[in-house]
Amino acid sequence: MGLTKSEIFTDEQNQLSTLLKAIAHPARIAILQRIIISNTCICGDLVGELGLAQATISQHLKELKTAGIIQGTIEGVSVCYCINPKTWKLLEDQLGAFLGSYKGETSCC
Amino acid sequence: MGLTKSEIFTDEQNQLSTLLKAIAHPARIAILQRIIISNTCICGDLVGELGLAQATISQHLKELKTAGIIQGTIEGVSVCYCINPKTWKLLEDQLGAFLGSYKGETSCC
DNA sequence: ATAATTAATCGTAATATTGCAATGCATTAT
DNA sequence: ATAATGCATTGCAATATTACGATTAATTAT
Repeated sequence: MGLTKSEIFTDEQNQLSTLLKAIAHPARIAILQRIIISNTCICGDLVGELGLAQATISQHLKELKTAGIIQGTIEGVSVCYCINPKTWKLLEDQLGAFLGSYKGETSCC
Repeated sequence: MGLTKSEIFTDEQNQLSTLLKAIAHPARIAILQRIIISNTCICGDLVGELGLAQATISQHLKELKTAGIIQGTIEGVSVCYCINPKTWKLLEDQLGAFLGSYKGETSCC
């Protein structure tokens, strides 16, 4: 097995879990934080700053791009990445609804 | 390898990614939603409602418990699970800070 | 005491993820 | 044209995840 049975869940559950999985890695969180701070895009800077090999960074960037969380455009010889505002908002909304649905007044156990 | 190099990231980055990973699965999202709806705790109900085997559900519950997101107490022959308010709040705060740090005014690419 | 019920755990198979060296592919500089 | 630079892709090894049948452990009912 090792294969998630996504067909038994709702589209919303699958979509949210996909987005969450994309950001559920310290390297990808670090990458996103770095992109957000220097709002102006970056790329190979990450390789120098995080302690990971270039191939590894590139792979993490690809995952974030595939999930639609970031977008990249070729800028001469380097590539410029930035947040995809649409997906970011979607994540905020979906996650806000999910987390906000719990009102922790009455804990039972 | 297949082993995350967590030593090169901050505690906050590691903690947030651990929490996110715990909820980044459609089954675990479904479980949490079910727990939240029937605020009163459940357990084996999940096995009937989600289309997963008992062993699988139990494993997902264990992961959520290990991450501190839910807590369970033995209630006679069955086990009662509910949200751990403390961790839930921590997740909301950490995630809110992270997602909120992006102000999507100026997209660059 | 025995049976039934509930859930955790073990063992196993299939698949996914993480990380990197090596290589390939553009684009810019010489 | 050639070299250099920046990134993506490929191939590979190690580890993690997902799922489930079978078993076990504990509690309740008979």
